[in-house]
Amino acid sequence: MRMSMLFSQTLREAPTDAEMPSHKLLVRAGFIRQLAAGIYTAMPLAKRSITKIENIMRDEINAIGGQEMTMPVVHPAEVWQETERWYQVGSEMGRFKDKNDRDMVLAMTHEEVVADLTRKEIHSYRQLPVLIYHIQTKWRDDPRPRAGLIRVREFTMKDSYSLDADWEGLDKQYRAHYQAYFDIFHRCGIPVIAVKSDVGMMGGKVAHEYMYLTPHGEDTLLICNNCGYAANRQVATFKKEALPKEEALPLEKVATPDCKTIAELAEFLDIPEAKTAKAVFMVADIPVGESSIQKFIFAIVRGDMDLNETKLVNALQASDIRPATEEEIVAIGAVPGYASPIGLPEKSAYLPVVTVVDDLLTESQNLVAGANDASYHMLNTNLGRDYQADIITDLTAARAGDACSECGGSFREVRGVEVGNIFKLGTRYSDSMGCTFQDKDGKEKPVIMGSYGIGSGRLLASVAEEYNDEYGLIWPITVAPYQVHLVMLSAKKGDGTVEETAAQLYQDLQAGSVEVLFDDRQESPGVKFNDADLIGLPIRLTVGARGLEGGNIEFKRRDQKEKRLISQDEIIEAVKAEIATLEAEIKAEVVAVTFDE
RNA sequence: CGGGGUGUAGCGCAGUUGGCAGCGCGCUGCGUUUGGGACGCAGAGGUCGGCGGUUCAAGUCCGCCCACCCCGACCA
Repeated sequence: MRMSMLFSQTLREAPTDAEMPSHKLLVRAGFIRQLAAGIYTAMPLAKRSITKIENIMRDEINAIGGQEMTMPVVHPAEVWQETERWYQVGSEMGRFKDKNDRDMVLAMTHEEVVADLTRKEIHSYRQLPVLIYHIQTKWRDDPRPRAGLIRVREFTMKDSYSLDADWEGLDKQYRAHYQAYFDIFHRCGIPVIAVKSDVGMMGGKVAHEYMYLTPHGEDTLLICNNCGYAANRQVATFKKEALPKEEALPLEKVATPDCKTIAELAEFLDIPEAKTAKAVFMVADIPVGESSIQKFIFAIVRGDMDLNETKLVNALQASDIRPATEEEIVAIGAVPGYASPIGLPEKSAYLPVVTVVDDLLTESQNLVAGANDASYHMLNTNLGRDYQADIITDLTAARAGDACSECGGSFREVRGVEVGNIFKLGTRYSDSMGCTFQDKDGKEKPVIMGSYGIGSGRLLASVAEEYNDEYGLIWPITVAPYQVHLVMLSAKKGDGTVEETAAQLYQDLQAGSVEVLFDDRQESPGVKFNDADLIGLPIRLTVGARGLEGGNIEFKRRDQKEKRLISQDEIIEAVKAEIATLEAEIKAEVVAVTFDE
């Protein structure tokens, strides 16, 4: 490609609204342009890189038996109603009506379509197992798109779906993806770790997320310094340390003026925060058939700990949850700042109340809790004696320093970007949409499903985030839009040798199957070198009068400082050899990993 | 959805007590330059985010709305 013809230009300054390095650089280097919040155009350079990423994904998924297809972006609401996700998913789902006033859905993912195909196409165990995939546009109306291509509303995703006759088959396909995903990320040059994750709206049983670790990431992970256990904070479990067991003491009401927070309360009473109970009030939507009912949730954790809302949502099987307003707290008969499960009215006229208590409180005696009376707390409250729980479960958010639930080691917190995920869906969709097959034994059984996704734009942004310096991007050879940046430094008063040599080299490289971006523009050397650094192709060749005097072309790797002169006769072979070296460096990263259930 | 911020030329920004809409980069033409974002001359480019109000007069003051960004909530 001649740069004089390339549709995109570099920018000297990034738009102010870009913050992350990958976002700034992808915009400045002319890879992407924003159309609206979370909606981007991939310009030609980005499109070439994305195509390379997608071809790596095709390669790896084909290798584990995947068959590529394309499923629609627009779905009729009916299939989403069958699985009830039409009701469970909120404003994140793009809905519209067609001209006949039928409800339609913009695809957020394709389980429904796969399940519809499965029930129509799969009848016998002889047709299983199956692995199908596609690379398709999705729409998720994220409440807060951000960070350039990291978190967008419209995006392209490679997602595969496995269909099996039994759970062993699912395990096999799941493990195949587990390895294939590592291989995909490693071939793109980015380091990732796999962590246990929440299944979220996908439903199902087991899930892993692939996290690219970066301080700019939006997910918080907990990693054990000892055994390497890693989990998203949403699901991370840890060993809670109970205080020494005590005899239950009698309940006692004490005045605690101006103690609306746990910290104030602990200081006022001169007790550790661990000797208090923290009440958090939420309002949850609990799905019931095609509609849902609201419930007031009284969540209680030990005072020195934080509530993990994901765990709460899962315990309640809620579709949505939000903090309760002061008015709602008052309406159920509690007192904000001094609220408590003790002394609540038996039945609230406002909303049904569900009390959910962290399991640690079964081993915690004589905690201080609110008295449901302004400026008063209760001493020596005890679960079971003074109040009852509707649900007792793990509700607490793990934090840095907490003890690993596997080995007791200490957690550290890191930030990461989720670049892929794999889910064991099981029969979540088969059951609701009637995907059955006849097994060997003649019985009708549900198809066992799995789903596996990687966003290609997010992956591109993650690669850009991992590889850059103060001058610009530094693409790995496997993802670079072109392999070579050929810079022509011409002078008007020259005899045309530089132009001729550069144009010939451009032809020869292409004839040798090298991908070249040829900077043939009439620009000063500084502009060209800066643009080459900014765009960040792996190899730069410079053709200038200075080098040509000795019959040489200047050769430089973007990730190295040194330049060297190579004779014109040898330059093509030298470039090919360097490309092979760069590819070998990447290939060395692709290694077998152990499956960590 | 809560909190904070920003909207003035393609990009980055200035615009004072309300009184001619500006600067740098980029862009167009001509000329000079050519190994790390060159220089001269001449140009083009604006519903000052939108609507309404106050005023002789609004980029500037007031109200409402919209868009975009950041933190949180939420989320693949």
